[in-house]
Amino acid sequence: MVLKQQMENHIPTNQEIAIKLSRYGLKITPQRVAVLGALIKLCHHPSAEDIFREVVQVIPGLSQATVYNTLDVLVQRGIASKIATSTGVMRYDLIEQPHHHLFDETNSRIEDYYDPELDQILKMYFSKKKIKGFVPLEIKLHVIGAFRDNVV
Amino acid sequence: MVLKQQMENHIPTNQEIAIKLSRYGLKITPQRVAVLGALIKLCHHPSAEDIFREVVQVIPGLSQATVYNTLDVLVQRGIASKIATSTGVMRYDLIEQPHHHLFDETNSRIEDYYDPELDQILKMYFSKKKIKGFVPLEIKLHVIGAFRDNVV
DNA sequence: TTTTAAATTAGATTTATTATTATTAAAAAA
DNA sequence: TTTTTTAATAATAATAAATCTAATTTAAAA
Ligand SMILES: [Mn+2]
Ligand SMILES: [Mn+2]
Ligand SMILES: [Zn+2]
Ligand SMILES: [Zn+2]
Repeated sequence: MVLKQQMENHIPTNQEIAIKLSRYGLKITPQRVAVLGALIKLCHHPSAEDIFREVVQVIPGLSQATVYNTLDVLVQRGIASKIATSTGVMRYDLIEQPHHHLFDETNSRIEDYYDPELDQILKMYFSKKKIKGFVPLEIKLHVIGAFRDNVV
Repeated sequence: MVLKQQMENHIPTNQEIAIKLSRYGLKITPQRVAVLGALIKLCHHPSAEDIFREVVQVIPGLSQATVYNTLDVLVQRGIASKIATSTGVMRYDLIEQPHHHLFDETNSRIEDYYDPELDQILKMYFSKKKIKGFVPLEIKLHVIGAFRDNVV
């Protein structure tokens, strides 16, 4: 059995990233490949600035605007999503499978939470309970709390 | 039977608002009374600017900083909460009973959603399912979708 | 009434993000 | 391959929400 950790942490090559961009009808540029690569690498919901700092090391002339433009494009195409935070700084998230988020506001940490059982429960609930005058498209749990390392 | 609508829409007097402020150990000022009053009146999750526009009509010399300061104080004391939105503008919410939110991103509309049955389901789920290394404090559903007036 | 700690104000400042536009480069067409 | 077209990027300016600063005012305790 392969550990989940190892499976998720497969680092795609630039080639593979480029293919992903074309699959979504996007022009391949070194900037886009690097930004998407950084979004994959910095897997814990980086800000635009986090991504800029990472990518500018490889592409020294990089403009901040390009990072914002590219992230916008990725969000538009459904490759990434944007998370609004209580500090007013946006964070970005690769969309692989839908998942919920755990927020620790003391250290701005955001982690994924996924449990098919929970989704089943929510699906059941919302299929039964109709909301008057509202068509739900996406149901996300925001769990605010505290990460406690050393505590199971 | 009194309609839920009518019960909720009772507009408190400045006197009542002032009492609420003192109960939370806050100094009573005309600015604070008016800001909290506006937060109650503009019941659909106003922004700081929405509140400023409302209150400056009554207190012409009002400073924007006072609105931000007051809202911060209300959030700190647990009277109000702050909602981060996808546009980067914060919205404010009077805390009466805990509830979830319906977001329509096409028109920035945010509405409350409350169903004790749902909370019971979530409570059950999280009491059974422990999240490793994370202590949850607040569980909120963010339902993104579209309000459809004229559609039930 | 006097005192004092806290609140308010005006304005400057910060900072994430967006807009503008000239330049450059990707990839389609010839 | 070369040309052409279209879109992306870079540099920089602009925007706007929110925060900070410091002088002034005020609420309420003494
Ligand atoms: Mn949220
Ligand atoms: Mn901003
Ligand atoms: Zn995520
Ligand atoms: Zn609400």
